[in-house]
Amino acid sequence: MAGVANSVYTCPNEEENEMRKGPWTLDEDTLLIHYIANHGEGHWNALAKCAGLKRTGKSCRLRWLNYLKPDIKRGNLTPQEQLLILELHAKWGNRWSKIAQHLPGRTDNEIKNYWRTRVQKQARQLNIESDSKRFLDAVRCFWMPTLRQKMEQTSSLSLDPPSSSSSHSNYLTSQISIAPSLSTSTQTCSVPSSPPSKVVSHVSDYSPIGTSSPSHNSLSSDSLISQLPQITEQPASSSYAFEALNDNYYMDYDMEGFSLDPVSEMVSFDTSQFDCQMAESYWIPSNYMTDTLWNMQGM
DNA sequence: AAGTTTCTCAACCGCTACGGT
DNA sequence: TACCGTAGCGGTTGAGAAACT
Repeated sequence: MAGVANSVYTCPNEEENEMRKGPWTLDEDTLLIHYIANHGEGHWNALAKCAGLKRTGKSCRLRWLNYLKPDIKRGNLTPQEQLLILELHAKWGNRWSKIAQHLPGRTDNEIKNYWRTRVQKQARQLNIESDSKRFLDAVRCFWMPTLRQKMEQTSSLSLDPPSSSSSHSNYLTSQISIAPSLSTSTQTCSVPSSPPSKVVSHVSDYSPIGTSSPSHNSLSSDSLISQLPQITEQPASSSYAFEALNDNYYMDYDMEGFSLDPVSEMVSFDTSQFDCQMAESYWIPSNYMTDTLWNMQGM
């Protein structure tokens, strides 16, 4: 599919039935949003035709679910979310959709991207296969504790929302109301006012969902999994209460804060130490990890 | 400032599951 | 039972942005 992604092209023998590919335009987004607002989602092929979109139903579905849906969160993943992803991935593997069910507002695509770009990068730098037990142990023994520590540290900070406007809030200007068929209550759906191809946004661009209770700001080092609501296989509703994930939502976390120091630091690092049967306090000084391996500068 | 490399993430593809006929 | 259409999932790609030299 070389050269396809960004060049909207049409199949030569589909003069009349030309299907668009590549990045969505503002007009297309608007069409899709308005159509779904009025008719609801589903039956994507028919939807695409009826909405006047020269896109496949599949493309429409993906655009809606991964980008346009009103409750989609964007921006850096919080430490809570990162930790949850690590834990759930350790539990379920590449079941991105299943993992995403436990992170309200996050899409499987986003989680998948996070894993590939951030987590696997760490594995590469450690010279460990990202799907190996070694790396899993490294994540469990170093990354997760560090994240937990960071969560505890940041939970004590005040969570005053930033006053600055954002690129995203500029991006979202006109609003339309979503038909009840889409949700139990009327909610707003934003129509992009500028080309949506690249939205640079931060977590702070979005309203917090569950920051009302200060008691939620403090997370123990227990597994977040244990704090999950009783979700089994049913699709996660964006409205279910998953307070832990919404905490600290204003914080501008950056996963890059976990980037490793130069690989030279790692050369002498014996990954065979990654044996979680050992007590945390035994196998490595936590400061060492924090300062040299999982560099927390960005936090 | 310009060129190069690395990173991010939106969007695509192929495949499978499932329901209807 | 086979076929077809649709929905959904996970893997992959590549353009543009950011970082680096």
